[in-house]
Amino acid sequence: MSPECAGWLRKTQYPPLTNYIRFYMRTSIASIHPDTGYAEIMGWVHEIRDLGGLLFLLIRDRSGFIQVTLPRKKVPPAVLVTAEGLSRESVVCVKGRVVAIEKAPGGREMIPDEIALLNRAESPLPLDVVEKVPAELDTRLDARFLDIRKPRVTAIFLIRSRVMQIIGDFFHSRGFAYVTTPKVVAAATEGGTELFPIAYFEREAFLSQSPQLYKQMMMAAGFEKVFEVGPIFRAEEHNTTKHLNEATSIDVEVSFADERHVMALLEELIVEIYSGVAEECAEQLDTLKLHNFEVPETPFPRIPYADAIEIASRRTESEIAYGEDIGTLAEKAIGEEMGVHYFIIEWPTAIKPYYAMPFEQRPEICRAFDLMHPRMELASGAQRVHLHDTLVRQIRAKGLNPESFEFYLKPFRYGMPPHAGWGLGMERLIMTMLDLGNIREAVLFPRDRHRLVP
RNA sequence: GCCCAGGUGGUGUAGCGGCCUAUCAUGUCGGCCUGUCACGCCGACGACUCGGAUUCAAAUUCCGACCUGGGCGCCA
Repeated sequence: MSPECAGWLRKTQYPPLTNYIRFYMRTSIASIHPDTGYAEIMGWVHEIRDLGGLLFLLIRDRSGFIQVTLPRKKVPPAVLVTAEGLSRESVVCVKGRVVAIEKAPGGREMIPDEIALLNRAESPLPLDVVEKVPAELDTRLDARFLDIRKPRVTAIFLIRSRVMQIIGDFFHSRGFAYVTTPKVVAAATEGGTELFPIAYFEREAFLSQSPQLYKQMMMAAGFEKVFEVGPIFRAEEHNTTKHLNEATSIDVEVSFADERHVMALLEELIVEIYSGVAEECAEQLDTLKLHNFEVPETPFPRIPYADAIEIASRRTESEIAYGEDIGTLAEKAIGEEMGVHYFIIEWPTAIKPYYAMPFEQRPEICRAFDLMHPRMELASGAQRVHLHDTLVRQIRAKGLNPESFEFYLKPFRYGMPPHAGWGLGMERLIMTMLDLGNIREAVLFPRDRHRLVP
């Protein structure tokens, strides 16, 4: 064992700073090439193949795999003893010579001088990281930390991380301010959806279902362009592959803009995300076997609600009345017809929230829109009502009491600019982009109707 | 919330009244093997969600509970 390994193996003391840096500066497995010469790697034992005279260890870190080969007669006895005692998924440090060899994965392998067992993994494992036997989602989520070690799952979250970065860059480069708004709130923002009640000292409070009211308040605050990426909580008891009780919402609000402006912004963002992922996450897309990853083309088709239900009625062979919400089956039918991302526009005012701005000439429809992927809804937005009295009228029209919205209404009396915005579901975006079958695949630790742990 | 389908070794499954001291794969342990890459071969280990009922006999049928998956509803 090298002094470095020995140093930080002693759990009771921190290693000297130089070794600490060395730890983080270790050679990542993916960066090891046939001509690397000598390397020190840290990782997990992915597989062990014992051929008798030859022992192969497949070592994995987040970046990839390398084969460590031990010719039994040639390696130091101490190294052999350590290698023979390893269990799958144990954490090891391996130092050794890098050899170019055609037969090995990646055209190189390591012949070890030293192997240090940093932490032994118990067996049996609750989950097969190698995936010789597939595990059900429920089993996988119970042992999520192991599940995430699978290259396929790692790839999803490395892409998600990159998408977060792309979103930040996109908005900052366009003059948006990144805001964070409270997730503990006093009341429902818009009624309708179920809220999670929590105890807030001696009062009752709720987990926020949407930053809607706060980002509008930032328009009143003169911020003009804001975005937020944050959690939203919905207490609905749904049980589907596309709903979560805790989700991540990408929220945007822009002053002096109407719905057309923010729709253009939204489709631009979608394209930026797809093309960024295509360019910068080629390796992860390859791991996910997404060889035909396509960047959507703009502009996305815009179809009025009236046309959408007509398509749905025709394709599902069942009459959908004007003014009905678009159900799951209708949504699928329209998606099949469209085949690409599209917007549904000109929604009936009656089925959109009170803050959606009705058209002046035809107040029965409003300036709201949904962004759809062929599989499901991704985002919804609108030009908002910025006029106090219209807003009060619309709140009443929904059967709600304006008095209970006083904290929301107040900013509208002191110079609220016209504005528009939208909210985009991060998990649905990832799910549809990466063709995942279940939205839980797009969250590290999903919260659904039944799952609160881990 | 409604409807449907399920709960069998660590994991994924077969079996669906007696042929079950329960199949197969993977895993784990032991043995053999110098180029594996789903390594191979030999041997062993390891399971019927819980409670009640029917029956000579229950993994298998019935009832209840708990848990899970899926569809729908609901849902900016």
